[in-house]
Amino acid sequence: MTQIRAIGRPRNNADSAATTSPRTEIVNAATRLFSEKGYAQTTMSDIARAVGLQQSSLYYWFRNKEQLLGEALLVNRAPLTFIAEVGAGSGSPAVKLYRLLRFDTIQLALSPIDFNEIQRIAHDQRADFHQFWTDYERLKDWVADLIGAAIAEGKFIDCDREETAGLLLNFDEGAQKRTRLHIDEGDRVAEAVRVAEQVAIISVRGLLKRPSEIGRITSAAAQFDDAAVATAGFTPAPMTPNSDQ
Amino acid sequence: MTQIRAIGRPRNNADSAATTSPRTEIVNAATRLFSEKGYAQTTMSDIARAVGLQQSSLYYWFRNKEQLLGEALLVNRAPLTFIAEVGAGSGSPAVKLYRLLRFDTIQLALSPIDFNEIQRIAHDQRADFHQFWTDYERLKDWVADLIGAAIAEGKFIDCDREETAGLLLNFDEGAQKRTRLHIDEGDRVAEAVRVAEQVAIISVRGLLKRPSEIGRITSAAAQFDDAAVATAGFTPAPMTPNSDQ
DNA sequence: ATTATCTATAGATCTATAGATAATGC
DNA sequence: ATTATCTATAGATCTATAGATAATGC
Repeated sequence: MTQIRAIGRPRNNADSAATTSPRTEIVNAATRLFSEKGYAQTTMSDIARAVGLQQSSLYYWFRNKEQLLGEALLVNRAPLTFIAEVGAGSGSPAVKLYRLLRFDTIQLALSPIDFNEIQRIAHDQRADFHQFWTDYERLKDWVADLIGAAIAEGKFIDCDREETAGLLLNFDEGAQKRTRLHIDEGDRVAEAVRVAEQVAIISVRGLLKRPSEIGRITSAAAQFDDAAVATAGFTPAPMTPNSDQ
Repeated sequence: MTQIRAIGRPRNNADSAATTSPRTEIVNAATRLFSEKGYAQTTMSDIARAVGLQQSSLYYWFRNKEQLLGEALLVNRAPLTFIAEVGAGSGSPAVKLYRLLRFDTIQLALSPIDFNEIQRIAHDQRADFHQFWTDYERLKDWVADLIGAAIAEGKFIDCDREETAGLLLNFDEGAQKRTRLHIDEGDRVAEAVRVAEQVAIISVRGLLKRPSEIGRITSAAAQFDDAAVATAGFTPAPMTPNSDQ
């Protein structure tokens, strides 16, 4: 918590002793509002009001609303590192798949922006969200590979790896609403973990030849993941102002 | 296909020999556009253009944009009758659950409007969408009861009925995107059925104590459902103009 | 002088209303 | 006379830009 020096004209509304840079402050507020009201329904004025600035002052830091969205999305980008870690680690494919699904659901549930809306925007503006789709494909490939490995081992029933991988991710995406819509801020995390585990259990169990193995799988996974949730947090956005305008 | 008499001032753009009433024409166009672009992103001008009217002419038929959305949603309301039919019919709880999930996923996938967006709007405007949430709760109760019955029979593993019911519906809602986003109009129906069956299989299998029973369940369900998809169609909207303005 | 804000506003939409107009029906 | 459209526009936003202003830094 470095004390930020108050260079520049002060804000009219100077109630909060700002703890981060204005840029970060704005991204955080925008992220929260996009999440609550949706991107299209959130105006620059809403965001400005939330941080005690005038609407036009946002344009000192961001070229436009889309750039702000772009940076809000960056905050959610971390799971791929976890995926790589899980993939490289030890454990059977079924255990890895369980861990992946569980983590993905938690991450979606705790993400400040509803994934369904991100996906819609990313779909409409494919060009601007190239990275988003690349990441999504890589995630799906990981899941498909794990399913394939488990089938090869004779642990999973036979099914279309790609199709099933897509479906399991859709399950995660469907389930994330659960935590988002119904739960008050308080125990969001605990609830997300609970839901995520049930999603992962039903999913993996639905593919296992011998579902009785699910107990061994979950307890093997538990050895890895106890500390993982805590690290799923925040990637700070770059601090440069919108200088090139 | 009754020939519609052309009372009133003719449209500037009179290319199409309108086959339904203007009101229905507008609802259909609005439904399609809401589905493609989302509610907030669809303007009254977009809808008007799609039916060859001027933007302001829509207000002869509809008081405002929200009323238009309301009627677009009515089109999608039919599954509850199917649910009642399944519930009252014969078959084990597991078979009924399988049928319900399969049908729900198909219906969501073929529905012209993305359920996730309907749900968001309904959530934001709880007062206007009371009926929506009532229906949703009833659907969830049916699913929970079926799960409870299957547990009582000793067929399903023990789990929280309500929570699991919610989750299974979330799976359906997640999976519907699959057909919506990726598939070109052509074989939407066949694809929706295929996806829906996989969703239902994984879901039910994930709950069965003895998953080997899934084959018997799917073939029992197949006896019922072959004709059901065809009936899932269109409920015509009321034909009265917006006379009380 | 530089920085970070402010006020004011142009320009672009978008919804909804007012009132005119071109058909048919009687 | 009634119906279903049209044209025109008021009023409400919302994004983004221009230029003024109030701090600190040197």
